[in-house]
Amino acid sequence: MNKRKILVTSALPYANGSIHLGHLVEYIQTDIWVRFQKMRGHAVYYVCADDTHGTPIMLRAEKEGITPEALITRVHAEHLRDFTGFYIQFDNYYSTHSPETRHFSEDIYNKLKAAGLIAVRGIEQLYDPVKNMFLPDRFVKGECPKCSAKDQYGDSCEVCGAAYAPTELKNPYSAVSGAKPINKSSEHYFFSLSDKRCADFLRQWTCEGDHLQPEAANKMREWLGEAGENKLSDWDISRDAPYFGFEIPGASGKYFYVWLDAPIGYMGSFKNLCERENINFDEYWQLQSDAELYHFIGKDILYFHALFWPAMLQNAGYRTPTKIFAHGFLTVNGEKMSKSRGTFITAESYLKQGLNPEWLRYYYAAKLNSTLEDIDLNLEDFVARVNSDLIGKFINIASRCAGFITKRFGGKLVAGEQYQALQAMVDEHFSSWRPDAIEQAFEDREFSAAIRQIMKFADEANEMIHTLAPWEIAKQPDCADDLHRASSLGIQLFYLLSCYLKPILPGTVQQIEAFLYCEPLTWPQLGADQSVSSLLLPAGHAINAYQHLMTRIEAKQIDALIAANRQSLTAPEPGSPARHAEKQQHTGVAAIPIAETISIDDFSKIDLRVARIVNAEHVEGAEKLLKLTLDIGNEQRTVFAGIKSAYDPEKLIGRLTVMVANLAPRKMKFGLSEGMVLAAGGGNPSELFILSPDSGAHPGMRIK
RNA sequence: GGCGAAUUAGCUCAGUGGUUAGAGCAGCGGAAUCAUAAUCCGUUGGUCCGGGGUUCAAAUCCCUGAUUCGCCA
Repeated sequence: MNKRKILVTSALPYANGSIHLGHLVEYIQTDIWVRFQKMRGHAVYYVCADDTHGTPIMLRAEKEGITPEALITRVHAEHLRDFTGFYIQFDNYYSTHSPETRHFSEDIYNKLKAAGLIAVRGIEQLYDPVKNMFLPDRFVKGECPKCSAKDQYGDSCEVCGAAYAPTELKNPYSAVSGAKPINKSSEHYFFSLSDKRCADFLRQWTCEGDHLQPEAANKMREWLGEAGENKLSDWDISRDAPYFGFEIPGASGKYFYVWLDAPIGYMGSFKNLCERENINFDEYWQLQSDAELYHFIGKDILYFHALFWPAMLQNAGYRTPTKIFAHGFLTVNGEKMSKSRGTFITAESYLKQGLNPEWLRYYYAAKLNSTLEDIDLNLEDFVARVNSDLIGKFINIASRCAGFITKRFGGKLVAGEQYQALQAMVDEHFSSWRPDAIEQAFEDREFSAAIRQIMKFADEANEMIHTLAPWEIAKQPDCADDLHRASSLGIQLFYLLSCYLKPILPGTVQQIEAFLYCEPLTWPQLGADQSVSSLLLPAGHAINAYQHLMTRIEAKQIDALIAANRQSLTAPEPGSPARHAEKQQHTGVAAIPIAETISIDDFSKIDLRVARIVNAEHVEGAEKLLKLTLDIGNEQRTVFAGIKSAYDPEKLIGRLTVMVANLAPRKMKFGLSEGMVLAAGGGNPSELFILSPDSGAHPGMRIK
């Protein structure tokens, strides 16, 4: 077989926050693919690292009273522990805060500069005069310039959806110190993406060679524009001190933006592995490399990996990726992960609650394909599917056949003529069990298709065992050969299924290897002229006694998991939901300060009433609004409420809530709104909670 | 506002113009008792998101609307 040289990466998790089930989609997807390729005998290296630089890390460390280095060292250990717990087997899990990553960052920068692709120009940004630092967009808050909503971030308004520059905010304040920011200009370094060399190269690269999935290539076409259109703008790759990162050579006080060195961390991590294991780095990264390079990423960071990254590599004289594999997001029970619902589940809590990581690996595999579609973790379905497929169908095959082999035949499978008869049966009834289709599905990252096929085989095995009914044969005194052959067949089929499932269930299959007393399973190789029976364990092979291989999930374990993660809402842990610097900057900011003190008289001006929602409906053309009809005792009010993102109107009807009854009516595009309902919310539009009075309250009661 | 993707059985999903739309799970009825980890047989269940069109033929192609999710302005 042609031995391939393959280097695989998963995106680097940000060193500010825990690994959660959303992250794991990617690492499990990558790990399955890598294990599959390794089983086939290819030379595969799987590297990753923590993404450690940037303002959020600096501020988080400061808040904890430790150095950034101490923070990233601790988080690195936590991340690696969580990954290991889920059988994610990296060849190297490193850090971007490393001499290797520094070396390649400087090297690539210098080469881009020599090529005339680095530009320097002054830009004006908001500056925190108390902290003496420039503020990233998400660290500035203020009132929305369009709708005047308070406490909005510096890039967009979560109330009206408007996008703007942080300098446009009204009454801006620093989320770090609370101070009023000032405008200050400074020199920034740019990678000249708009240069014709980059645009032309990317226009070609993104369309050819299947570098990208079709949906991703379309998206890139949109971002790139047509030839001559030049929609790309230069990329700002510098940040001013104070910043935790690498200082730019020859530019004192200027640091590489974290997103510049993050992908370079792939090279840094691999270089570190090469030094340790004496691998030739250049064979993988030089321009004419015949090795394959794959990046598994989430669809949110396609921009960085499909535009900036290949353009940087190309113009710095390195090879570009073979393919970028982007996947969708994880939802839980059909909704975004939510801390208040307890579906923001950390990897650590999953393991601590004693859930089997391979349940999740299996379920993700059963859902994953090669597209950018989101996948849903439906918790009820998770329980049903894992129990039914893994225990009921797969594990059960071994469990129901092994007893006969051990008790009646000294642990030995059939040999001699009986083995030949068994082979004949396999070729007659199981000729479809060739690896080809499953192999292709794994190669194409169509894991759900692979699992459908494997489980179809498992069904066939159970049907055959049922037909042969070894427990019936066992009752007849003179049929030992038949019994031996039937139960050996079950074990042999189980062995084949185990080979096919090994990339997904590495831990269980390791136990199975001990049970079957065989060498570590490799991927079945079958020539066109060979039959399935040539894949079986040899005649007379001895196995060990069967022991418990996997337990069922109980629904109450899931309940406990949800409860454990719901509690963490009140914990001080700021826990960042997304990985990567770009997203990280959107979180972990200071709490919204308490507003100015008011008197009881000020408060009593507000007439709050208990209201019954007698009707709720969608408003045609409105993105955020629901039209509510509220009963407040002796009258009904129409109120347009911006809660569509969090509530299904049908589920609101009949509920009691609280409204401001003396708010001046406001004419809206869709009609007159006669008051407002009260709701709690952070930034996330799906995390919005209308108030409810305690039971016994009646519509119209005043709240004071 | 513009662009794109999605919507198929109670649940999770297959199904790229060709019988009467499928699978697994769940449900229901039976069988079986090797399996502490349960299977096997049978069966109920569909407005393929709504509406319109093209075609001998549409879940599939086109138009339009709804909802959801993205990206862009």
